[in-house]
Amino acid sequence: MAYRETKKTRKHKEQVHKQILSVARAAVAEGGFAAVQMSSVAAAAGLATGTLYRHFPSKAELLAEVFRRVTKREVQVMTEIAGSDGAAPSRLGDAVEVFARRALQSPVLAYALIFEPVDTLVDDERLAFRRSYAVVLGRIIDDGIKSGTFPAQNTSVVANCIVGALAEALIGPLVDKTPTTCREREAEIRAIVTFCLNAVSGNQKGIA
Amino acid sequence: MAYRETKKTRKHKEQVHKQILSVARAAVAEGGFAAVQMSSVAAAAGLATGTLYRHFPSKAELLAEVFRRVTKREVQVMTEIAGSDGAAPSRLGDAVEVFARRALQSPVLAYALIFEPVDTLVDDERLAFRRSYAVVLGRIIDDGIKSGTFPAQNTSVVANCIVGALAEALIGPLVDKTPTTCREREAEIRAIVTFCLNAVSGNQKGIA
DNA sequence: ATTTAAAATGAATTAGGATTCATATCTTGG
DNA sequence: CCAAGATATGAATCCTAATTCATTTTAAAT
Repeated sequence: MAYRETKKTRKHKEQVHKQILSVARAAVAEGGFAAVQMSSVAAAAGLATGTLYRHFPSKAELLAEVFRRVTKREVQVMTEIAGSDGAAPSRLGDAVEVFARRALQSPVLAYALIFEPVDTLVDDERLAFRRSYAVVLGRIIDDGIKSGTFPAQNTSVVANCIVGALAEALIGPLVDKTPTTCREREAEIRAIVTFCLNAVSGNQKGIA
Repeated sequence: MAYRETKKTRKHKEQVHKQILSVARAAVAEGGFAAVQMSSVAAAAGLATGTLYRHFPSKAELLAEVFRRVTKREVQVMTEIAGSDGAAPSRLGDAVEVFARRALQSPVLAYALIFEPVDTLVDDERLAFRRSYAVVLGRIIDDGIKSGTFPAQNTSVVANCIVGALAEALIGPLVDKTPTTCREREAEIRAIVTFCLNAVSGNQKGIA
């Protein structure tokens, strides 16, 4: 009798879905979550505002989905590094460095992912994101402890500290918006990596 | 002819001003900045909403003032520690420990000061707050470098990293809202202090 | 007691963007 | 081409607090 879902329609629907996500993602990368407005996203995607709501139940869900997608990629990259072979210190250094490098590459996006508060949904995702990072780092550290390269330590606290150190060190310059040179950035990355490696390898356990 | 400002009226005005700040501060400590509503503050202070606006030009300014006050105290505490005599590692350890301890004492307030985004005014204050902290820590580290206790390093980056590590490590548990025991908290504080001391004292500079 | 002006009141206004929904436009199978 | 149902549209509606302001109350000085 009438209209059935068809390969063609399904495909189109998916296209639009993707298109919306892509536009929203671009908006976040451009100005952070705060800069995303449903009407702007719709306009940029060549759709009417209402149309967004037939793909996403709410703005919050749309943003959460954007967050999830971007984040997934980041964690994958990190996970790969963690799983590569090589000594724990080298892997840890790589992981930290890659994190730093990627964040400095898209600073607004990095800020949005790491800090910018939005709403409960996204905040939950952010929490999960940070935890994922900490878990990946924690695995490397555990490996190092097992193999005797690192001294015994409270892995999860240490992993969280590293995530925080990274976040803070990277966000500071972002906010200062002093247009740092490439050379300065490299020096900063090296300082951060050193900081983290020292923290994990150190032998000051007795002091505290 | 009429109404002049008088000792009595001025005193009263100050009282109300203080009262508003106090109520607002309590609201922040209770539920973060997001939980503050002008009408609630007014009600809690026994005033009409409009009255708040004769003491503060806007909600943003009120919150910024609350932030400034709380923050000032924290930085003072930290500055005292930094200025005390004793070896750099011991002072650094104390500073980190005190920060951690105070934050765990009033977790919601700590979250609000360290993370919660509000508006431009407060965010600027937060930036200044973090920078103050980093500056204080940086001084200790510089002392340590001068006296040969710590190896040479990029003081400002390292100081930022410490602030971040502290923030992250302290906020994580807050959000998890697992009711940690006192013992666990102590262990965590120790882990954080160790982490920071290791990071600053480490000798892995060549690795990165 | 009265005048003058500050201070307080709180209901009404405002603002800005998310969300809805009646209407119009497509798609599909017959 | 038609009927039936899915989709798309975007102007109108809703929501939520901050902010305003006409009115009332209070304090000071004469």
